[in-house]
Amino acid sequence: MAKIIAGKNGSKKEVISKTASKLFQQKGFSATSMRDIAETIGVEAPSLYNHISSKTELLQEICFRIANVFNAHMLDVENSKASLQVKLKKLISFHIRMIVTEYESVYISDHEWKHLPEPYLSNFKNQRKLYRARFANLILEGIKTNEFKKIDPPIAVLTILSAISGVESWRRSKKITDAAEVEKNMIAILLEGITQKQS
Amino acid sequence: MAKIIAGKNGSKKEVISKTASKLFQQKGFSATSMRDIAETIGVEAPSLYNHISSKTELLQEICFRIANVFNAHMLDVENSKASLQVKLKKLISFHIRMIVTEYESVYISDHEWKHLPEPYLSNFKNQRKLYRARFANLILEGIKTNEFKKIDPPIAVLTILSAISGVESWRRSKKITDAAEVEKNMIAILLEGITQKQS
DNA sequence: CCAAAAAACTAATAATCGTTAGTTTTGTTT
DNA sequence: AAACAAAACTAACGATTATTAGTTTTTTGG
Repeated sequence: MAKIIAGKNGSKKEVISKTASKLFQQKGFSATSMRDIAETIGVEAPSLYNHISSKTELLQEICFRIANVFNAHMLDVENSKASLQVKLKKLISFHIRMIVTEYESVYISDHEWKHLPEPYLSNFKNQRKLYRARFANLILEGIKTNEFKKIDPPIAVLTILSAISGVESWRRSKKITDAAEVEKNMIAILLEGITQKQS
Repeated sequence: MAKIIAGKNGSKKEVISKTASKLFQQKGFSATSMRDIAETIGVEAPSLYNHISSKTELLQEICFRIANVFNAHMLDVENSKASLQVKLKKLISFHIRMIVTEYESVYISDHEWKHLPEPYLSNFKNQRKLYRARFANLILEGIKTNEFKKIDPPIAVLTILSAISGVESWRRSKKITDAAEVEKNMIAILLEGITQKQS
């Protein structure tokens, strides 16, 4: 009856993927059925299989697309000639902007990856590990050049990435004015801390 | 055949709850079946219903138990006579220690609460909101007394709580030495920031 | 306008889900 | 040992799951 209408910018498969992203984020991957996705689009569940091959394929494409974007950006930052502090700011800023522009996908890549089937699961976990190692290495360099304090780099990475991922939960309850405000405050807290410097 | 063996410190129901917590954390609530829980204990699924009334009851008890613990601690901190900075440290420290000692339950309370049925879902979300408001108020007071910088309190709360919840993901891949080390570093980063103060 | 391809449909699969009913086994108390 | 309660079991329920097969409708291209 109803047909999947491809938006101006997006094939039919991308319509399915976008819808799946929304539902995976709202209800979780396991709690989202193919019928849920189909109903949201306005189509019967088996019709989806004319465009995709499986439910997990949807999850895979979301997770690895986001991973690739972050890996590519990390390479950019690494190759740039900025100071370590600027590099760190760039990374934090990019993460926040990604959450703002691609909320659902980033959320899924952060929280639903554990439902990936092997061998994709191991691959994904490995990429994640590697990304954090590169992040930690950047902080380590900053400590060496005395730009950063002598903190444990892995813990710093953990703290920064987790803090950023919290913006996801804000994004829904949008009490706070705009993304730039969040970015400014968060960078200030992470880089300069909360307590007042005694003058 | 096999019987649910109640550990020294825990009724049979608590054995089920502990097992469920482990599986809910590992696989997610929706992806965990009653048969999974039963098999882990070494019993048939219907036997569980001699001790519990439903699967969601398990989730409810986990989520609200953790919520109560945090609410009680918040009250303690509010009533204490310490400085705002010490109060903030107390809160951060307590969160990290809770994650260390009650990893699975805290994780579930943080990530699986969305599967709570109404009216428990609304109740839980409300408690969460209230807790954060109390946390934000604490920071606001600190800004007034000039102990803290002029940052947006809700964003600060978001940043702190998210950063802390990242310890959950560390807890599994325990590369880092011990909890005290994580706590020390994380408090240092959040309170004093990453960048070196220019002397 | 007709043919071919794309994409929808209905019907059905086997598997698994949480849970109930009814029965048997186990443990405790008198 | 007899009686009673607790807790296990088997069998089955109706619902839902992802997915396949086969068919019909719709869209596209010449």
